[in-house]
Amino acid sequence: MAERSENGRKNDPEQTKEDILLVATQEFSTHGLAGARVDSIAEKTRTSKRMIYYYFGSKEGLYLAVLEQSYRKIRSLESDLHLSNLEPEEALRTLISTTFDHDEANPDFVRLVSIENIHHAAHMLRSEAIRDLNVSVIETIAGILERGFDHGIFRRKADPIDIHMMISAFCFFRVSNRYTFGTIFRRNLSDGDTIERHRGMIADAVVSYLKS
Amino acid sequence: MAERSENGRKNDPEQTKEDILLVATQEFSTHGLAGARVDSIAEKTRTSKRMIYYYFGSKEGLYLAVLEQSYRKIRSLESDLHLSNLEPEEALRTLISTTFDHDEANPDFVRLVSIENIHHAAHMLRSEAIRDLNVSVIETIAGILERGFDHGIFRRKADPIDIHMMISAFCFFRVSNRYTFGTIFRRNLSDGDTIERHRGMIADAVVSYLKS
DNA sequence: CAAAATGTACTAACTAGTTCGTATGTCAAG
DNA sequence: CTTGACATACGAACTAGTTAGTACATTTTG
Repeated sequence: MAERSENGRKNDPEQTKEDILLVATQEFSTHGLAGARVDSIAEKTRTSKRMIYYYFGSKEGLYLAVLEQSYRKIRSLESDLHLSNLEPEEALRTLISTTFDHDEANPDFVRLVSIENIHHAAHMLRSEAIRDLNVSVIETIAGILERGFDHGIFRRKADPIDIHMMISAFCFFRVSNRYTFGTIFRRNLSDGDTIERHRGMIADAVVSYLKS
Repeated sequence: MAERSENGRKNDPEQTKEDILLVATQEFSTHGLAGARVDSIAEKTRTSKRMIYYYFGSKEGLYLAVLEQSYRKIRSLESDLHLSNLEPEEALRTLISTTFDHDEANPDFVRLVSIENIHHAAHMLRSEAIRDLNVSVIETIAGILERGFDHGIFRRKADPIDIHMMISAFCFFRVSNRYTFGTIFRRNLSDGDTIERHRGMIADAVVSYLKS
C-alpha cells in the first residue's frame, strides 16, 4: 500500500482525477460554467490547479468531463429495472418512480443539464458518449405502451418520446425550479410529504392520460 | 419632438433605459449572469457602459432589473383571461393554452428563470415585486377546481399549487430543455406539428388526471 | 445657470492558462 | 536486490489578457 512520504506527496493519478471531478461537479453545478472558478476548484481539491490542466486541458475540458461522468452514472440505473416482466401499468409506474427518485436524489445532475441548456447544449453536441445513452429508455417505454395498448389497458396510442418528455418534465422541473417555485409559493419541494404526493401525482397523471 | 443635435447626442433617459434592458435581457439569457459581459452589452446598445452604471448601479443591479421586467410582462396576460365565465374544463384548457403559448413565445424569460434557479433564486428573494405576481394564478386555478368538483366534472380534489406546477413543468421544460432534449432525441421541439400536439397533450393529461 | 444625462479614457482586481523545476514510480541492467 | 534512467505525476509562482467599475470632462435640458 502506498504511503505518504515526508512532504505528504504520493502519486495516485486515478484518485487525483476523481477528486478533481467531484469538486468540479459541485462548483459547476452551483455557479454555472462561466461562474465557476478554476482557482476555487483547485483550492478545494487536495491537489493543485496545475493538475486540472494536466488532466483536463482546459476549463471547458473539465466541464465536459463532469458532464459526461454525470450522464454515465445514470445509464446503469434504468437498464437494471427488468420492466418487461411487469404488467404494463405497473412497469410504467415503476419507471416513473425511478426517474422521480433519480432527479430528486441528483440535484447536481439536474443543474448541470440546466446549465448545458443555457449554452444551447453546445458541449453535449461535441460528446459522442452522451447522445447514445438515453435511447434505451425510449425503447423501454415503447414496449410498455405497446403491450398496454394490446391488453386494452391503455386506450390511447401515444408517442414514447412524448411520454418520456411528460415524465421527465415533471420530475426535472420539481428539482430544477425548486428555488424560484419555492420562493414564489412559499413551498418547500424537498419536504417529505410533498415528495410522496408528487411521486404519486405524476404517475396517476400519465396513467390516466393513457387510459383516457 | 426631440431632434439629434450636430454631434448626434440627444437626452432621452426612458429610451436609454429601455434600450439597455432590451440588450441586457438578450445577453443575460444567452450567457447567464456570470457569462454576460457588461462591455458586450454596452457595445450593442446605442449608448455607453457609463449609462449602465448610471442607471443600474452594477451588473447585478442590471440583472435584477431585467428579471423584474420579465416577470412584470407576464402579470397582465393571465389577469386578462376572464376565466370565471367559462365552463371549468374549458377554463382550465384555456389557462393551459395560455401558459403553453407564453413559454413558447418567451424563451428569454424561461432561460432567465433557469439562470435564477442556478443562483438559488437569490436575487428574486431580494425583490419584493416578483414574489407577489404569481399569486393570482393560484386563485384562478383554485376557483376552477372548486367549480369543477361541485359540478361533478372533476372527481379528484387536487391542490391548486400542485396543478399549477404540473402545467408549468410541462410548458417550461419543453422550452428550458429544448436543446439537450433535442440533441438526445434528434427532435425539434419548436416544430409546428410538435407544438400543436404537445399543447393538446398537456391539457388532456391534466384534465384526465382531474377526472380520474 | 443648475441639474440631469452622457461620452472617453482609465484602473485595480481577477482569472484562465503556463513556465519551470521537483518528486515519484517503474523497469531494465548490473 | 540495488542502481539509475526515464516517464509520469505533481507544486509554486508567474503572466497576459480580461472585466467590472470609476474619474473626469462635456453636453443637454428645463
